[in-house]
Amino acid sequence: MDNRALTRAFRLAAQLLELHGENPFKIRAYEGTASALEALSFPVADVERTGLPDRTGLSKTAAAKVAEMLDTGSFEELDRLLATTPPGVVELLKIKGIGPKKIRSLWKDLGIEDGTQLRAAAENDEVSKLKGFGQKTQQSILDALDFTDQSRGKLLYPQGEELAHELLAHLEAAPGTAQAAVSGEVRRRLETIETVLLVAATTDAATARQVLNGLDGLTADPRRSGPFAWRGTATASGVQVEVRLVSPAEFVNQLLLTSATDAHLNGALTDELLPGQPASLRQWLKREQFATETELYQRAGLQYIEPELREGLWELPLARQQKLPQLLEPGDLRGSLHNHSTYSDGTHSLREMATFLRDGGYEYLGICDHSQAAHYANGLPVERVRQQHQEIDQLNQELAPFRIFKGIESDILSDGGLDYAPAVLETFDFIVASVHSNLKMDERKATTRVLRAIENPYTTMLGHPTGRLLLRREGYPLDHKAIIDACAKHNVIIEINANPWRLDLDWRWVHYALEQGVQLSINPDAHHTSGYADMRYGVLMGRKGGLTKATTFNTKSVEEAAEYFARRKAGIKPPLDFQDSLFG
DNA sequence: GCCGTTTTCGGCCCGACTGTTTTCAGTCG
Repeated sequence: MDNRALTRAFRLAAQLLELHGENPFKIRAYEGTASALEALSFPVADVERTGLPDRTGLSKTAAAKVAEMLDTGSFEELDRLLATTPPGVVELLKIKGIGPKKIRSLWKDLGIEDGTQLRAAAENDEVSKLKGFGQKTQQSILDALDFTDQSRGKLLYPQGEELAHELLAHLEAAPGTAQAAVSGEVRRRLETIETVLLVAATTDAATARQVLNGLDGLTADPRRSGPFAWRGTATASGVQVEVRLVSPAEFVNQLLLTSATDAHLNGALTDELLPGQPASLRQWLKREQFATETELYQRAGLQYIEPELREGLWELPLARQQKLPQLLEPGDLRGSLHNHSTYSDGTHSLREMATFLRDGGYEYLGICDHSQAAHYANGLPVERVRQQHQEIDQLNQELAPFRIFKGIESDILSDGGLDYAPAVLETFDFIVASVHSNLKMDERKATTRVLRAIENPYTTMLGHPTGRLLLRREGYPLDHKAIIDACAKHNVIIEINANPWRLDLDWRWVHYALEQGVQLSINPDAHHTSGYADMRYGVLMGRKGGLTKATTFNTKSVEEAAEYFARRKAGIKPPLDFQDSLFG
């Protein structure tokens, strides 16, 4: 059991205590335990049980519960709370916008025990009549229920990829399998996965089906399955699973058919067709069996198209002209910008964050702790900014040629302003501007707000443009075109936040951003040394939009990045002019 | 529940925002 699972258990216990109306200070104690576990930079499971209180700083009783969790997967108090709460009510805790107190009221006053009953009550206008509720709360509950319904049975990309590879290993081991591959949405690298799809070439489809039927964690759906396709769901997540079973000769064709959208398969191949010439990739696939994917594209007169580009958006015309970009590779990245340390809400110290990245072969770290308005995330008052800069100067001497750039993730305030006075802003090498508060603006307001931040000469980079949390929270609505155009005009880099929950800028806008000449940066937003690995997901999303080494900011060498930051800073006009125009 | 101690119980606590109120509770990051 890892620290995250432990943290989740104690946070759940705290929420359940609140749901049951127990002592607020007891609740706070459990939350404190959760936060303490979250902040630990080593795996608690590795610690000797007797040394737990000393190593973790937890009280004896909390440490005992942690030990119980590690040994049994739960602890008595949590079991008791779960036993006395209907499972459907526990589920309601996941809904954004209502917390334990409101759920308690729905449960105790209206007898609501799950999401279905909650929806019915809201639709019958019963919820708005409860004390402390009103029309707006009722509507936001309905909206949130809609969002959870849409998210049900979907996985984030990394979870989908993991499941796909587990299944792949089972299929490859099955007798009769000649070849198997992950296809579908996972192969196309979609940010969320509805169906995990694999293709297996087998001489013994019956055995392959038996293997799948016998797998723990899968529920077969015989009604939707047939001789050439096994269909079902992953029991835990409810995500759809589909395995196409084909003869070895059909393998490549099936892989091609399942790893592209209809738009890609049906798109026109030429402007003028010769008689009898296939008009689309699908027609080629109907006519011939291919031994490799490259062969199909060659026969169709196209440059080879990587699976992640097979969306039917802009890749076919470019492939016709042999002008597809050489896509970014993870190995092209030479530094990592936008990361957190213990100065704000990160788990690892500045030194740990730096040396880990250096030892991983990177040339530079951009540290961007939260700015002062982000109290919840321990944002940095001016004094702590100065402290951090001193430490960075020391570390830079010690760790050279590795370099730490002085960054900040400045909150974009409600009026679009940045979170420090110009005199402070100018002490940073670069500034990532992100929205973290007041997320419910309409599109016009939200866009104006972000535009102001982009126009601010101190803004080097726009952080997670929409604030979305995939499968959890819609981003605020934004006029992407206006935002990207402004970034082009004001020479602001846009981040592809590589955290699997965010993947924001959305890959669908990457191509447009590149057309406008905007540079993108693959930023992990790491709060822990393990977070750097997320950069891979950012690379995958960038590739979907046609991102290349040349158009990615953090493929620059440390010297190039330093020079860019310096040059950009030198171009900033005197701060007073700007203040006048912003607030005048 | 936890901490700290003038040792056995009193105090513990982020601030902004929203939607509900008519002075504040709940939620969020």
